[in-house]
Amino acid sequence: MKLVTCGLPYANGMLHVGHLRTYIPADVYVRYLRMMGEEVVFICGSDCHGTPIVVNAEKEGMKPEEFIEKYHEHFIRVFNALDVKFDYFGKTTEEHHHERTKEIVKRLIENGYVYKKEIELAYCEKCERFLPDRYVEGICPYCKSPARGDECDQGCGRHLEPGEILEPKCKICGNNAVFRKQTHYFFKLTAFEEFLRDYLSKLSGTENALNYAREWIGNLKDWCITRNLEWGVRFPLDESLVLYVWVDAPIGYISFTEKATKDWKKIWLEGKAEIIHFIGLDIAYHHCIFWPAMLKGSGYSLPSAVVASGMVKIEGKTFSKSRGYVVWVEDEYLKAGFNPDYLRYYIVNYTSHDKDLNFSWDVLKDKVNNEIIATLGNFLFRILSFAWKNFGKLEMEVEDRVLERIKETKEKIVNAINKWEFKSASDAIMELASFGNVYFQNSKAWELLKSDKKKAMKVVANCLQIAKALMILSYPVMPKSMEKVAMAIGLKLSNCSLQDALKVDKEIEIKKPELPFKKIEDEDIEPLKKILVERFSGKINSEIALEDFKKLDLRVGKIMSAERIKNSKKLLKLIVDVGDEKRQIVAGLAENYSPEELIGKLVVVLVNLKSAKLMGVESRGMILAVDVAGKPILLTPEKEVKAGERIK
RNA sequence: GCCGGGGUAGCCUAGCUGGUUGGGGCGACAGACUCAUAAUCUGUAGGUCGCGGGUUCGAAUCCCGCCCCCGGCACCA
Repeated sequence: MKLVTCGLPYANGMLHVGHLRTYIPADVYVRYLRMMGEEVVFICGSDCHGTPIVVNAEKEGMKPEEFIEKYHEHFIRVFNALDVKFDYFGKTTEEHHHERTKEIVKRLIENGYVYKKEIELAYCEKCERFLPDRYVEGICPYCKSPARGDECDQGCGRHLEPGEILEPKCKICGNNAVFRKQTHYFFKLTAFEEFLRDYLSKLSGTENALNYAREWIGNLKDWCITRNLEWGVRFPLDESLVLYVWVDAPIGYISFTEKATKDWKKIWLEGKAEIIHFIGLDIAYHHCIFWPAMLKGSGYSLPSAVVASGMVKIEGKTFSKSRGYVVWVEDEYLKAGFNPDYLRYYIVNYTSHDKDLNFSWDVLKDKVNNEIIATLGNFLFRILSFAWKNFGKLEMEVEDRVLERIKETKEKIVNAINKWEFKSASDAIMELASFGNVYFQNSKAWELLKSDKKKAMKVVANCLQIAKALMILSYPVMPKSMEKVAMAIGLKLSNCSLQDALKVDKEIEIKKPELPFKKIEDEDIEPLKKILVERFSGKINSEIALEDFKKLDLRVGKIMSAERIKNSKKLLKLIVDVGDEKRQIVAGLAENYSPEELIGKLVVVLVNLKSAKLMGVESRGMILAVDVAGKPILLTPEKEVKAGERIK
């Protein structure tokens, strides 16, 4: 039995192409294993705890529960659309996950791997909370440049211990923070050095992950595993603290397995299964060092392999959300209507799993049109239509050399998959398709048809066997498309094993084949390329549909009252008549308008904007204005109209 | 700085326990064919294998020095 997991996506943002570098190969791997006769459990889930989620939820005026739900549902939607099929896709907010986490932490405590220590933490008196290091800004005590709480990121690059930073400020509200002593709890990672050294020498997986882990091992530090937060798994020894996300997130692998299979104990307690983690290289440390130590310390089974994917680049540029080098899976790829199998093939075939992958729309088009369609799709379609038009039903007599060629391909794939070399596996498929094309071309079956129909049928039978093998062998990479093509020969791929590629039927009846793939045209990718260019240059010029515009409830509003908000230079609290009701809206108008001159003015209001709190004052809606050199200029109707009039 | 990975034709890449003329794919060019989504098939051009030195009968492949690119150097989710 094998358990395959994928790094949990953090429920703090949409999925982009970079994420898929882990999930798609893992899904392909699982599908191949199953077709090789392995029993596999495949799980994943949303990582829902941690400070950024709390902070971002607050920013959007949402509860963390609602906030993560939005992304959790998005993950499920996208994985379904891409045919990444987990046996269970959970959430770390689930009750039983909290229970499992506490149970493991209790075991660590019982076994003496957790100790307490008083440390000094930045505390914001205004926000009334302790600030995680990342939310503190100040001055580096060594080089005096501006720095983050944990690291002098702009100056000398030194790691800063809690309490070292000078002039600490809260990054959330901007006020000065103070240091307060507090007791926190640490995991004794240093106690596992010998164990880890030995473990890592046996751990299997990709070299990139293992190399990193081996480098870090001489340099272990104990981890602070508690945080000052309300959101997360309660720490059993002190209910006012919550566990650090990296404690509970990997435990999701266990708790989700519990949901996926009754055999979970065999996997996680009895060591009767291989545990294979697919991750991005950025979390290799957690999976090769921290996680095995936690498992060892609490008596659970250890992972047998860590498979780390390389980085993703976008149009040759280092991936960066803030700089705009990102491609969103749902809003861009899927919405454009591309076959999900194209992306699956691209990610699996572009380069070795542990090397950098460049995502480019032009390359996508080339690979799809030249490889998937011209080589594979074309062979399948030309054979199926030829067989259907000229024979309808075929007696299957297949030459040994053809079967031999299929067998070679199959073995190549099995070997490659066992080494996580997805590119070699998918290359082998294309080579077989190419072999098919050459064979058919040289046989000149269309001429034989006139001179020797029997011989022609033998040729077609050989090709049909190759076609069938191609469908079976490429099913894990392109499930949707292959299922569609396979209908022409009545083949149910979900029941097939790889071995079936060599099975010769007595006869095959052909139904009218459908084109398996649609080409990608320049027009299809131009808008998407443009989005990237614009995003990189900072413009928001992408076209939206009319429906998108219609989602905006824009109305004329009449300002009934206006007053300044205390301690704010810009903000005014307005009561605005929007027709059916009078609303309180906070607007940043004070620098250009006095409250008095605003009363009675007609303005443009976005009515259905999610409510938010600004300076502690609730705001339901937004007043539209032009921004000229940082100062607002109001928009107002050219003729007198009633308040509440809809803007179209 | 330290550590890891890499630098092979316009682009991507195999080879790297040394040995016949450095493979493959895309693109380019020429031809063939028509069953097929102008798809396919055949052929051609294109390389100082990052730079310099060394070992050897012989090095992309081993050793030394140098240059360049990418990533990591941890509690960041």
